[in-house]
Amino acid sequence: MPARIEDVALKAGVSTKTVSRVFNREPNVSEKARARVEAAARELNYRPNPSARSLAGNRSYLVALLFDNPHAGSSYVMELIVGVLQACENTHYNAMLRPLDLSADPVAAIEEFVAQFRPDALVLAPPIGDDLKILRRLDEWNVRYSAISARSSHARIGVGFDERRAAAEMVEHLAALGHRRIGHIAGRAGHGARAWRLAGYRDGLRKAGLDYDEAVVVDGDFSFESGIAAGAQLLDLRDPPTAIFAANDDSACGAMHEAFERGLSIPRDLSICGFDDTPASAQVWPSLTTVHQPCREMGRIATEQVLLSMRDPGAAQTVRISYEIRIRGSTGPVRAKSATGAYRGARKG
Amino acid sequence: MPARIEDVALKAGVSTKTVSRVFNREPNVSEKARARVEAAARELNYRPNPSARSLAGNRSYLVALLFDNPHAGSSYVMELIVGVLQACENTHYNAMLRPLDLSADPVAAIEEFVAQFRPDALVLAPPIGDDLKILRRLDEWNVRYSAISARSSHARIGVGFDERRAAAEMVEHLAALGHRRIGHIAGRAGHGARAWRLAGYRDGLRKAGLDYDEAVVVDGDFSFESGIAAGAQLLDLRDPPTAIFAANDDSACGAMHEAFERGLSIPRDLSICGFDDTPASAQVWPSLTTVHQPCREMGRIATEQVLLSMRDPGAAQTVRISYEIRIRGSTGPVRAKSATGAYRGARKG
DNA sequence: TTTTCGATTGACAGCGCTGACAATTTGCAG
DNA sequence: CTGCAAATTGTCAGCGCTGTCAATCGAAAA
Repeated sequence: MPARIEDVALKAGVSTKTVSRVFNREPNVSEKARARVEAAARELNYRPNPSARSLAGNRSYLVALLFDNPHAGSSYVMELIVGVLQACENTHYNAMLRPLDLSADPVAAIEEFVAQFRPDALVLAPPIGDDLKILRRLDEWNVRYSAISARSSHARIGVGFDERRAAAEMVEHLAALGHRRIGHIAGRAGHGARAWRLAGYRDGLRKAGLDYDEAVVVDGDFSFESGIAAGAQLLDLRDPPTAIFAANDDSACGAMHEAFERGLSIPRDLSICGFDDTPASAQVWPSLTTVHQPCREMGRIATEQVLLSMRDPGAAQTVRISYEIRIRGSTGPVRAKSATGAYRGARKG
Repeated sequence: MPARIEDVALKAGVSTKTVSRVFNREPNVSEKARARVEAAARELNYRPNPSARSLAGNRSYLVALLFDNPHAGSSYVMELIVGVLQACENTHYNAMLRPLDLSADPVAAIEEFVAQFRPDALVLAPPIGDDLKILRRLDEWNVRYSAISARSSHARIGVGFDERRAAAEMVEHLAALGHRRIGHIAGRAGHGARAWRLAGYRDGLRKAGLDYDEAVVVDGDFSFESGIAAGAQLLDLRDPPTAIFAANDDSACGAMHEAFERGLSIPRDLSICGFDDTPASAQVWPSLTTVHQPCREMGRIATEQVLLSMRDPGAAQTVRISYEIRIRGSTGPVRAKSATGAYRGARKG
């Protein structure tokens, strides 16, 4: 049987309340008392019972990371989690995970979840923080939350970076390599990331003095498969782009796949770049030029902020962090163009 | 304020204990009582308070997944987690995550963790289930656990599949393509997976009537970088292999990278296959021939078994599941050999 | 009808902690 | 010293539930 607070109090010669104060870092404990309590606790190998503490304190000490179910299994979410766990270290808080089916009724699912587990705070992985219906309901229920990479400014607390500027820089990088016809594979509708990256794409074109041509902007949904389809669509054009900026790495890899299937060489015949810096982006060959976003740090910061908001509402905010363009092997100088349509139909697998 | 068990009891006209029985699926509750309780609970939108339940029942209703810290962020672990979460659904159990630093003192870390959070059960991700020191301590402390892909049979409860046979099949596949010199990139020392896959490699060679040559077996540690190094080592040989079986996909991708850097074509000049079927393995080009292991299912089963063992010790066991060889583009028929050492030094990046 | 015994139900203490608030001590000006 | 406010410490109820065990019920047996 583990030691209880009473045992510690007895051994330290103080009341249980004083022990409680020490363990909860409450003020108004003399150094002497604190020392005696700490010594006694160490000796008895005492750890507060989380359930008792939750019950008495009417808090769960739980932070839940909500994410889109289809992303379950992705290393992006896993990185976020690790960040959340880091933020919980040395606090009394604990992390929980909740995959959500956004195509069903996420509001109901969240309500059910909150009712059942009573988390003290939520961390919303994208694109959940973009759903105003959800945010408003959370406000109504008075549930604290922090949003990761949310487009809307409705979420007061969270973390993000300037995806639009990053996307623009990526396009400028391509333009600097001499590319004049740069395609874009857009993200999934409803994701803030889609809008931001598309806007950044246009910014980048503008800065490079290039015209926006919707013929070379095709829809995707962030998946590898959608990247294959989008890549095919772009390469089938009469006047295909010489470079493709995909809204994320998975779809960039899909486009790369399609290009290889057609016997193209990358980056000789086609430059491709992505966004996110997933593990796969470094493992493909040539490795993918992309935007590195520090997911783990983002998970950590989002959690820290929401925990901060519990101690000191008003102190917490949306933190803007920095990203990094990682230029790797998949982008290179544009080549003198071969005959129009030369790519079409070659070795299509 | 959410409804309490007392409110439900009052509304249903029964004692709180009867409500408790209904919610804990205890026997000896009449159909009538059950129906009334369920109706009342529904009406009041009642959910048992997890903390109160834990405190009174002296259980945490927590299952923790322990994994090796360096794997944090990998999709493998994430898939396991999703499986663990699936198993917890519709139970009162909840999943927790715990990255562990195996290079430090994992026994102490686990002890600390168990003391603090008091999980009712642990699920051990590889290679934790291979560490007898840890398992014996858990037995001492009387902590239930379930091991995923543990080599040792010390863990009575868990899940795994015949990695050795899968590896052998992979090698036989290569042999069937005409390869006579098949290299192996081994896994990290201490991982059961290393031993199993290496043994399977030898089995496969034997079945194909090929001799084992330690010159084409090089060490790796399951990382992409180690795959690059190992690939370089193999391709630098005077008589390099025409096919490489890597102990996992990351190192296989590394070897592929190295081959491409040398201007080789895959699978024309070199066949490569891996193990695990990570997301990246499908995204590289050509996509990787590999062994698919159903991680999510493994996480789920490992959890189910350990939860089962709480209700009915003796019923739980180590479940052996099936795998699948996924033959994709990275393996192909062997070619007539070019001049010895022809690969060496070409375009080394 | 009465008895018996298993099935069902309930009463109540107490799990280990914290919140509210009361009591006590301390520090310091008067 | 005394008085008083601030700092420190303690008391105790109660958080919402389950374990234990006693009470009650119902149906088959006598």
